[in-house]
Amino acid sequence: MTFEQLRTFFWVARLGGVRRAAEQMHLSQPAVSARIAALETALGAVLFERAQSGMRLTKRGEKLLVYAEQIHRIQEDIKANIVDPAGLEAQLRVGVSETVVQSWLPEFVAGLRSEYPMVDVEITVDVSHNLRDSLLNRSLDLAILMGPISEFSVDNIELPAFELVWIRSPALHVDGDEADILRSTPVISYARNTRPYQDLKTKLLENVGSDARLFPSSSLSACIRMVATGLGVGAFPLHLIKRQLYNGELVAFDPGWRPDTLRFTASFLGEPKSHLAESVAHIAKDVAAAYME
Amino acid sequence: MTFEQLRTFFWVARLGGVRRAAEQMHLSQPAVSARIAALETALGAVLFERAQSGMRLTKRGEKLLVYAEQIHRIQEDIKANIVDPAGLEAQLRVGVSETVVQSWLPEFVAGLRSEYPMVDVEITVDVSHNLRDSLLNRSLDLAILMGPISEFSVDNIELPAFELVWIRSPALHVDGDEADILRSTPVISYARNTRPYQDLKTKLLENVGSDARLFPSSSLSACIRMVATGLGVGAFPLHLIKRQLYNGELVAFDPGWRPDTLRFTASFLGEPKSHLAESVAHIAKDVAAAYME
DNA sequence: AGAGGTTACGGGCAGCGTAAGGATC
DNA sequence: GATCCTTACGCTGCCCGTAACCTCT
Repeated sequence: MTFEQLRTFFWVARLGGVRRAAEQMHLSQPAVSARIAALETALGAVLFERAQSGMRLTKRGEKLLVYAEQIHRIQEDIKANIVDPAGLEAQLRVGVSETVVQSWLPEFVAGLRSEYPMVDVEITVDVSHNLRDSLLNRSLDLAILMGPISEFSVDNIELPAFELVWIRSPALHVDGDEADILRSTPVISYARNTRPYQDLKTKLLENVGSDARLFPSSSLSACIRMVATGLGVGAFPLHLIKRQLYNGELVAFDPGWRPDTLRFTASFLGEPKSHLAESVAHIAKDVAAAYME
Repeated sequence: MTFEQLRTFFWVARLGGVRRAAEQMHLSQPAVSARIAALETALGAVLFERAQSGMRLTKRGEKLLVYAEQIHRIQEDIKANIVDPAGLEAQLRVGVSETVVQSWLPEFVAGLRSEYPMVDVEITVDVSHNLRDSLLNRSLDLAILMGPISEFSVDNIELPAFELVWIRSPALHVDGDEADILRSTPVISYARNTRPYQDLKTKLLENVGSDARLFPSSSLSACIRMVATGLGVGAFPLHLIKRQLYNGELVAFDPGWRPDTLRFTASFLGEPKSHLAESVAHIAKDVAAAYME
């Protein structure tokens, strides 16, 4: 009898079939079958009735399920109370969206490396939508994105939000009302398949009308540089453009409205729970809070 | 983390050293070392302080020990409540003494085979002294012998006792008192390194004096046949010679005293507990009781 | 030197995935 | 035939034992 056999037994019992358990556990179906067979041999007892509709627990199986759950709980306790994430030679696949890359990512990685030197970190940058898919896909352990992810299986830690401000090149010629800039000048924005893009599009239509032109770009720093060179204007996180505002490369303006503040979360799967991911999510929160002052 | 790792951890903690745990678990010392190292890696935590005198638990180790014991208890519960010995393809090495061979062994084996058809049974015949050693040695799983075995690690199930009666050949010429037979005729007995031999020797010296001659033989059936042919007399279990008494091949006599009744037990190791051995011990008890009527 | 534990290395076996094989509706 | 689960089989990787090594008394 092994822990893996018991865990497999648990999923087959809960999902009522080898096939479904195999899918849940990311194993081939014969592998699950073999584990159950091995467990039944080890205990010398038949645990399931094989029906056409799947597997149904026998009386012995019902009793074993209780023990399997007890053992699972103790394992969780061990993971929570004994395991030291700092000592684990784990790998952690972190996905971040570009806003984070351009703001507190370096500090975050530094904090992560100093807290968990043994952990092998792999950073992926993508738009929030893809990060969400990857997380649910289990190809990421932690995603820092515009959240939260509304799935029962995901835990979300809220991070400090980014307030957006309208910026333009100081060289840009302005006639009369600042609100008219948006009519006369293209608006450079986040990539098309992002929440800020959609928000901006809606709000532009509402506040400016169909005259407004929207130029999305997948590179945030490219956006800002384009704004600085006068190719257009845009609304970007204040913290990312502080330097340029200070030294005059960019100037803020106010057309009378703003896109929504960008809300970020650090999100990770709750089942199976990764205490490492959870802890790193809190590092992200602390680092981000410090970055925002 | 595996059950084996936890069990190994438990023994190293309890015995305070890799070497002692390896001995207890019948493993090589590096194997135990490797299991502990693997567990520590899996948990990312140091569980032992390596001192010259052996291994001492760290704080984390102390906490883990509690969980390990809980898991061990649940495993025991599973073994007791779920495992079906009849379904186990186990092997069972049974040692029996010759008195049993000559009495209810066939019925016992038949009962065992019908109750546990999947179990691979191996029968060894030897004197009780050697059976005891083999059991403590773990080269037997169950021993049916003149017991009990007074070791804390052994469980003993008491079996029906064999009453001994004095027998002789009907052809043997008897002068006067039957008690004098023992003075004039050799006494044929169980083998030298057995309890009945020692008992008989003591009692003969006490009741008959140094004139008495004792001829031990390691074959019980040989003893009885020798008595039947008049080579000597002897005290043997009543149940083994009923047939010969009935058809006149042998006759009982009474010198006024008897050797001790032979007390048998079915004995097996309590740690690790084999529910199969325990259950088979009870089969032996039932079969023996039926044999004795 | 001796009693402790760890590292190195070759071999055997357990357990995986792919592919084919029943059974039952 | 569709939908289950099991069997067959080759392969990889883990884990054991032997042997050599390290460290402290």
